[in-house]
Amino acid sequence: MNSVKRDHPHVPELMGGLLLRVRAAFGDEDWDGLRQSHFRLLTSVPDQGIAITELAERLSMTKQGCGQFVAALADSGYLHVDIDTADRRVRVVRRTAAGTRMVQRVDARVGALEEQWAAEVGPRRYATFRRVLAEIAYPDDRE
Amino acid sequence: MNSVKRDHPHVPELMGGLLLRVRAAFGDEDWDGLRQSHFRLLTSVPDQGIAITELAERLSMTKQGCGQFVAALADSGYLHVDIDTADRRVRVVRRTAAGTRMVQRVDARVGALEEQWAAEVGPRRYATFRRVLAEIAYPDDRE
DNA sequence: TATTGTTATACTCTATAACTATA
DNA sequence: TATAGTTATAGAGTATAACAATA
Repeated sequence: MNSVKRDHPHVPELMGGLLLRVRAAFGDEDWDGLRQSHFRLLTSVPDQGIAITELAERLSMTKQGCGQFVAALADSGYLHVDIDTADRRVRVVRRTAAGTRMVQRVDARVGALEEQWAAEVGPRRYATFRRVLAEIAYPDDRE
Repeated sequence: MNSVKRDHPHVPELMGGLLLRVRAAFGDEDWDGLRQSHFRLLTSVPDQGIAITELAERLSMTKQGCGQFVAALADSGYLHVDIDTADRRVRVVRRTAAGTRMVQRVDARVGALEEQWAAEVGPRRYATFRRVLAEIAYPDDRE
């Protein structure tokens, strides 16, 4: 029989829908030309700085792609890049003060979104959602 | 102070991680050259067929992009396209038998993944996760 | 020799504009 | 005139290969 019966949409499909909702929330506002991809990288730079190769690994992207984003964010003044004095092959990426302010602004915006979601479904259920998501997304992170 | 303190990763970040896990699960196997984007479209074609413009709206994509994917999936033999006899501007997209088999195979693979996740975090917690995700992804769908 | 990072290149996905064919 | 769909084009994001600089 050439038909399909599914009782509910798949989780990947639902996540796609939620990511569209996030994008819509950000799309209304002015973010100085930065996009989600930039935020993802910018918010992953630790306070003490990080090498490009290690940053790429954390983000599951190639060092080539990572290097391109770092260069763009450095041009925009949100990151700066130094040569590591101990190993001059390594470039140490750090946030500028503007980069830190931007991260804080993104954190606040996403935090507000999540508070809204928590209000929609109830804080307890939202907390469970969030914890389960973290566990299945990164199953190796035992706490 | 040029530092950032966050108590936990953001939900969009976690969803990105989980989608990478899904991609990795599919990446190991042979799917006849089809990718997630093809599955998303193929699984959204209802049994009775659908016009390209309406399919595009459902998927929140442009009719141009939708038309390209439909053409590719028709070339591969998973969809076929008829001219609507009532309105000859309209193309009606339907799954072929091979298309239906592929949807069933994808459904089974995603279902197995979700069962694995449910086993990892417990079926009750997973059910809550899934229900909350559906509610915040599509808040207008009152049941 | 191995590793860090860059340059060059290509492919996927998405978006817009201009067009056609039907209504 | 309005709508369904296509063609053309460009940009964002990601991946691989080849390379340069340093260890």
